[in-house]
Amino acid sequence: MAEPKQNTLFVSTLAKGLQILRAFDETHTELSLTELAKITALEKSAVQRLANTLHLEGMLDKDPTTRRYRPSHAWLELAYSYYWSNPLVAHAMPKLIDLSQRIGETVNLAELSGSRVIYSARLPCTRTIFAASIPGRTVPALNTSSGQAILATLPRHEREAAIRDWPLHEYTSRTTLDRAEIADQIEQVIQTGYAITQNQMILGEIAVACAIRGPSSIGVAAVQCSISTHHWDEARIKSEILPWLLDAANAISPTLRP
Amino acid sequence: MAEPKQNTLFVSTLAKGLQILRAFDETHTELSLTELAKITALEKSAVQRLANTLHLEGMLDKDPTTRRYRPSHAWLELAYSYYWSNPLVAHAMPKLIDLSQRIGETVNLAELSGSRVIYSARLPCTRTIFAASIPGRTVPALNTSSGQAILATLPRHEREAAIRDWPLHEYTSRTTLDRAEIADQIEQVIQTGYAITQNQMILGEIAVACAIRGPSSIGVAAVQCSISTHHWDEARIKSEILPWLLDAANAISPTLRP
DNA sequence: GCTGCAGTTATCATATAATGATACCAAGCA
DNA sequence: TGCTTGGTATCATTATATGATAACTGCAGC
Repeated sequence: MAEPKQNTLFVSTLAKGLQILRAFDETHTELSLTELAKITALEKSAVQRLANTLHLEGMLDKDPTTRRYRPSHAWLELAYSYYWSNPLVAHAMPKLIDLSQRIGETVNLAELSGSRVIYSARLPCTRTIFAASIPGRTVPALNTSSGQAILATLPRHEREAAIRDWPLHEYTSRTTLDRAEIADQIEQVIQTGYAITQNQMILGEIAVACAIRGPSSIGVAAVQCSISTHHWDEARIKSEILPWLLDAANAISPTLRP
Repeated sequence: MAEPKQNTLFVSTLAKGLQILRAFDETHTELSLTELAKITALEKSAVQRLANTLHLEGMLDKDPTTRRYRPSHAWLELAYSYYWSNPLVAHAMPKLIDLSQRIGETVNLAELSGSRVIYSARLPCTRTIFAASIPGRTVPALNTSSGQAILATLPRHEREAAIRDWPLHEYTSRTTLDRAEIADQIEQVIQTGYAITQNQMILGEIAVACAIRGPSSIGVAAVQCSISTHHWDEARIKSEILPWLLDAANAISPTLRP
């Protein structure tokens, strides 16, 4: 109806149901019917039926007094199924644990997802902001050391297109928004084999990343360390963390070839 | 149609779409159309349409050569939204990180979900089986130290009903299946304030748990430590781990009161 | 205590959109 | 080549989602 294009192989009712699920995010943690209707731009009645269905199916919890809906535990169970379907995490996990124990700092596994990077495993070792301690977060690839590490492994024209077209987001006052500068950084990564960025996501953070390579040595993911500038400087990171990081990434890579 | 009961507030098409999502689990990590049809007991045509819709909406990845579907990154993003909607994890995370750093062993956050327990945060410190290192896993509450720790905080009649009715699953040859014995263990927990079990989920594992209490001091979750029997005995766990564990659980509890 | 408002829940006639049967195609195998 | 299995496409039919509207509930202001 409002959808521009729908053939007989597209079930628009299901798509609307997914819209309801996706209405929940960092800022919308619980939603009433009318709020859902506003966000999704669906009819009030439609939202009522869809939300009710999701509730009966166990996908939404409903506060009995406020009548507001919240994501249910089922959302975590879906993540659990995802983990089983993606061999990368299973292969990487033991090595990530070893790495985090060895260096005593936060270790992340980041996968490329379109033009963004998604953190699929996180092993926090120090207190940090909430968003950095839970899996599932996505950020623009160009903004992160992980994204740069992966981009550096792509064929030249793909890489250049990405640097030109992929979105950026200004997370801090010092986030790099200059694409030429990012191109330079990635050129560096190609030479050195690792990416290092500062103050991109939060101030006072250094992130080092190294690509995990799949078949034909294209990067499919990255191992990343997030370190506070208060206790570490770049030189010490390069001497004490980087070797282990490269080691871990290289150890994970071969297990991915079929 | 096949559904026993459906009023006008229930959108069965959406429910069928969710069936497709839930067809994926530990053992079904990628599924073809026909397999999906078999598992969900839906018409071949229906599965074709629903899976295609989920694919177009970014909820399912499709292998271009095998034509098989797999959970997409979106499943992790849903988990991310869940985390924001549940303040428990945000409150607990810093204390869980401190705890895992202090004792150097795996720390989990477990929430009660019906008659099961779901691990919503995991901080693995040693190599372990894959299922124990990723969030979203659910296990019968009666089988776990976390579940027992939470049950011990419930009013007597609820507790007794749970011990009598809730399901059990024999994960190892030494999993406790005797409900009287479980009742005794929980009685212990009420006295001591913590639960300790051995060889329940995997052989060679000791699990210690302590309830996190919400308003009216009913347990809503538990902090749990999973330790290998090869390096620790029960006495040492009680003297070196338990105090910190109790501490962490008690520190998290007050932040939950409104 | 009444009145009005905002939001949720329930009802129902209508036609849109999901349905499922069937036909078509491609790949793998004997 | 012919057969089987599984994926893709088409289409008439009507079951099912739709959205307008009405009934209900709780709350705030006066």
